Amino acid sequence: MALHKTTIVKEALALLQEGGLEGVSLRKLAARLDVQAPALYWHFKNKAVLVNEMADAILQTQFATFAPRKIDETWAAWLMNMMQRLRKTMLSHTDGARVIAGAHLSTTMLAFSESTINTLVEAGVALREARLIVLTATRYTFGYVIEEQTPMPPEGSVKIDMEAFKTNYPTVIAGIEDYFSSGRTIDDLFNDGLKLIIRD
Amino acid sequence: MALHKTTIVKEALALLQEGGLEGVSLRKLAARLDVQAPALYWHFKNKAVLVNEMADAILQTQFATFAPRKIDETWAAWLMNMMQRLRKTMLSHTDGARVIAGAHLSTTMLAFSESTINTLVEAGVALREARLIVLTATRYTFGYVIEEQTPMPPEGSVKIDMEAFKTNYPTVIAGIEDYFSSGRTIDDLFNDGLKLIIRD
DNA sequence: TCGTTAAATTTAACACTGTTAAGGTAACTC
DNA sequence: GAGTTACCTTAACAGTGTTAAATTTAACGA
Repeated sequence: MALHKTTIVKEALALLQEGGLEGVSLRKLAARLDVQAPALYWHFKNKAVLVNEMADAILQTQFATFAPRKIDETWAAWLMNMMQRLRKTMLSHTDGARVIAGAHLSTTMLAFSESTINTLVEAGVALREARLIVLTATRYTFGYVIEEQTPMPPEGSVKIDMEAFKTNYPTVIAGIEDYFSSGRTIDDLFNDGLKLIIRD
Repeated sequence: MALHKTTIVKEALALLQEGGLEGVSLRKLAARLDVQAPALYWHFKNKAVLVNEMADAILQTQFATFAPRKIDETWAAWLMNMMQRLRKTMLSHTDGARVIAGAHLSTTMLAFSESTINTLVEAGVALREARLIVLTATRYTFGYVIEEQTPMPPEGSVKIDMEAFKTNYPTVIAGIEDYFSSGRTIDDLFNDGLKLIIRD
């Protein structure tokens, strides 16, 4: 038994890191494993389920086990922390958000939902509200990181003159300058958005 | 001059509607236009910029012009409406959210941001907060619709026994049942999440 | 109307992609 | 030792985006 699922996924993640989702091809993956491409079809029904398992593997690195909320911690602070970890997990791999978002029915993601909603409920939040908050925060996080990981067109390929840009979208520019001139980072921006959703 | 940009994009959108983003291939598109595939490269530098223009075309159907806020309307209600329209626009085409999310620097999307932030500012919201609210709501909307448009694996291909599912994720199940049993829809769910972000 | 120039498109090909079918080899079981 | 299952290979299909070069079509000035 030379080839095992876990080593295939592991190598696929390395390939993802280097070339993004586009860079993950079955031939390249097979080459890394000293094997021919169709061999992979004995282990996976098709590429989609491979990508699904990649998504689960990424999530598993951070959410194999869930640290329960500490007694002196508000549910809001706890949930903020969970979402920050979710974002960092997605950011840890090239195109991580796209990979995970494409993986419907990831068991780890389900466990994440179960655990977070449950923690809120046990902290006294009504089930309906708990679910709504978790779902909203999760999708915001997905949207945020997907945008974050969408590559800008290569520098100079689309030359936009800042001149016309500033006159056409002055408020957008002013908003950006206002925010980042105060020393804030993209991490802060994510957190500030999260705070809009999660407020006890 | 037989072939024009607008007709190419129009036909590409028809192709998108039928087969999703995967179904949009240059050869199929060329066939529809009674032309050979490389002919498209005279009009577009590559497929990515074609998809970009598709994204803009989709957005343009709804956001070519921006209806200003009515005087008796709160900025929150106005913004809710804008985001609902953004979601419906994305939903109007197969894989619409993915197409639009992939289009960085869409001028229509920029105009959308400019217009919404500006409306909030003119309604008395501080610039920093206005930008934060718009950005958060926008990315939530993207995340929501992307998830919404992610196709479930074909029925029965992944057989999950509801038995184990209910015992492993009872809170998730309870939350879903609680929400939808009260006659609410997916549209309501989106709106409820939006209300968490947008509250005056 | 001709000749020239630029616009628009074709043909041919390259280097890939996911996926299937059929066959082979090694190891384990009876 | 024969048969069965696990695992992998070779060969091939049908499709993809993209480039280079040749070719047609249209426009325009002399």
